[in-house]
Amino acid sequence: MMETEMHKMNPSQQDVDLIDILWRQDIDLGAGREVFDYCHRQKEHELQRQRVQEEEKRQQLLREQEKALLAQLQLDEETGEFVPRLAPSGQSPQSATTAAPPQVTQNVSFTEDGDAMSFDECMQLLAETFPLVDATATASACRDVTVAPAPNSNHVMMACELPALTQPPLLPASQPPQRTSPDLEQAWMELLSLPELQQCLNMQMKDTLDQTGGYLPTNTTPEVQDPNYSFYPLPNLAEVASNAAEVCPPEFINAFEESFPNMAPLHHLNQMTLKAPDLNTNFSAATFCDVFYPDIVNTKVTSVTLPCGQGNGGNSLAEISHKPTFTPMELHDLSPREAFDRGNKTEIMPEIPDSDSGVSVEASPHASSPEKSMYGDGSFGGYSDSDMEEMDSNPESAESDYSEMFSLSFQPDGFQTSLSVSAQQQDKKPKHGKTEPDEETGHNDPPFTKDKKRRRSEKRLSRDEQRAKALQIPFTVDMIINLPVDDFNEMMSKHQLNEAQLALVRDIRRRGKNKVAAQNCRKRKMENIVELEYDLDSLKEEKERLQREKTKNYSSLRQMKQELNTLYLEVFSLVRDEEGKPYSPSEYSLQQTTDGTVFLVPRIKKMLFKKNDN
DNA sequence: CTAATTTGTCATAGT
DNA sequence: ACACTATGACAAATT
Repeated sequence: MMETEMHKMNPSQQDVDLIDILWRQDIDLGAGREVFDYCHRQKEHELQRQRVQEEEKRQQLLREQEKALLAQLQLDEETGEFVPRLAPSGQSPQSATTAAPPQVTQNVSFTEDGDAMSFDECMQLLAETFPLVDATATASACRDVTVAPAPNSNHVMMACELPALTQPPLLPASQPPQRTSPDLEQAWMELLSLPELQQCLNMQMKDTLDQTGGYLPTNTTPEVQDPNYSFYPLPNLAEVASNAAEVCPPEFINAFEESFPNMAPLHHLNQMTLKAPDLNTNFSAATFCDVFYPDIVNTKVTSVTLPCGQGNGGNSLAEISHKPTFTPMELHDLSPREAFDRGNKTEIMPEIPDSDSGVSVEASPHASSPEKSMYGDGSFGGYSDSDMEEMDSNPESAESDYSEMFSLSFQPDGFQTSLSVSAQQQDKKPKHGKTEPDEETGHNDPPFTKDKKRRRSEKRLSRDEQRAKALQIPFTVDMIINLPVDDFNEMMSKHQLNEAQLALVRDIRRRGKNKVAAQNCRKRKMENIVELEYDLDSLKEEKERLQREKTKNYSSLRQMKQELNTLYLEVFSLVRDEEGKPYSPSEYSLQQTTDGTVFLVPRIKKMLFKKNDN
């Protein structure tokens, strides 16, 4: 009876969100299309061709998701180096996710009964109301004689017998709502294993590296460059990548490589780390803005390598570019594990008295839509609740989209961890300067403003995410909740968590699962209500139909009796005694035996029999 | 600001 | 025993 309806709607919502976001980005990015050089356009065409081929091969869902990924890659290219391709306008961004209106099964179970009842009823009526024959007397006095009209009656009954009331089920048997999550996961895995896609990824990677190599040493000023050809973010990305590689703990990298043995480790690591910035609204928004609105940028920045992010010193990308590498200390800080350990030592726990297991209490007042993001920036020091709430409305919103996407796609915790780490690092950099840049970048970025606002409201951290962040839990909430028990235990065993953290993790898992269960339960309840309403309507209709039928049958029966009566009188009037006189209907009646013989039975006799019987 | 609705959480029972 | 799901009830959050 257990419904193993896991991963239910959350993934599907995420899916929709993601695709929606990517789609919008595609549209936004389309504006800058002509900005790019021939080489890029060539790749673009290749991508286009690949995409067309893929479209022919794959079913709709996979296709959509695939496009989303491609779009993402192109977006990557955009921020990093490539040109986004205008998404076909006809293409619907939504995925075929959740299914089917609530199905309703209709149970029509009473047709037989209905017929039987009407038959009995008819028989009874016939017997009782037959005008010329005393049914009671007949039944008792003439045991061996059956009522003449019996065969006739049967026939009539057959004739007026109702057509079968059975009604074909209006709808197929109800099925559990489709689960999209596994599909999505599989789709992503398939996508990532696509040769074309890998080729594409590698190609882009190579390109990135090449350009980076050419660009880095000289540190060309923007004025020299074609304003339309802007790939200034590249050095940053490259640095980010390399930094990520340096920072990323070996186990993460290993896990990562295990996940994708067929890809060059360095390449995919770089790709992943390069991708991360896309999620950073701050980064991408600023970059796009600069690309598409160079004038705006120029008014503010004169000769800076990175026009974006000006205005808040330390956290801008420009700043990062001037600070190519992290000091050992910074790297140390960036290590999530280290941050985590540090969190353990400093113990911010008092700030977040939490967990219902005795350790935790509902402390943080904020809740938000379910299953938000990866636990992206757990490596920052301890934040108070208010700090976190402030952060909520800020930079990691877009990033969490992205992380979320991956957390959905890749269950292996090693891989996920590495992803989250790189995301953390990406996130960390802009924040290093202790101010939050996204406000600045956000407001000079018209095309994204609406997006950001929307996302901001969508992406506030859930309570558990806040708690996890506060306690420096080194896993994402998604992982904690959705990992199978074995994987979960394995993951837990890999980290040393203190009591409070363990309790919190357990609570998060319990709450997360229960939250999903509640969602399913409510969904099911609603479906049941809908189904019952539908059944009710059907039954009402059925009842009306049966009423009409009953009325019809009743009138039909009356007519038959009338005819039978007429016939009986006619036959009786033809019977003559020895003297040729007709029998009196009050003294005699006609009775028919089972073998068809008809007798003339005196009514007095019948009465005598009746008396004897009594 | 209030009312209605939605969502998250807890307790508990059942699988 | 444990992990999990289902669900009613309550409260917080959202509309």
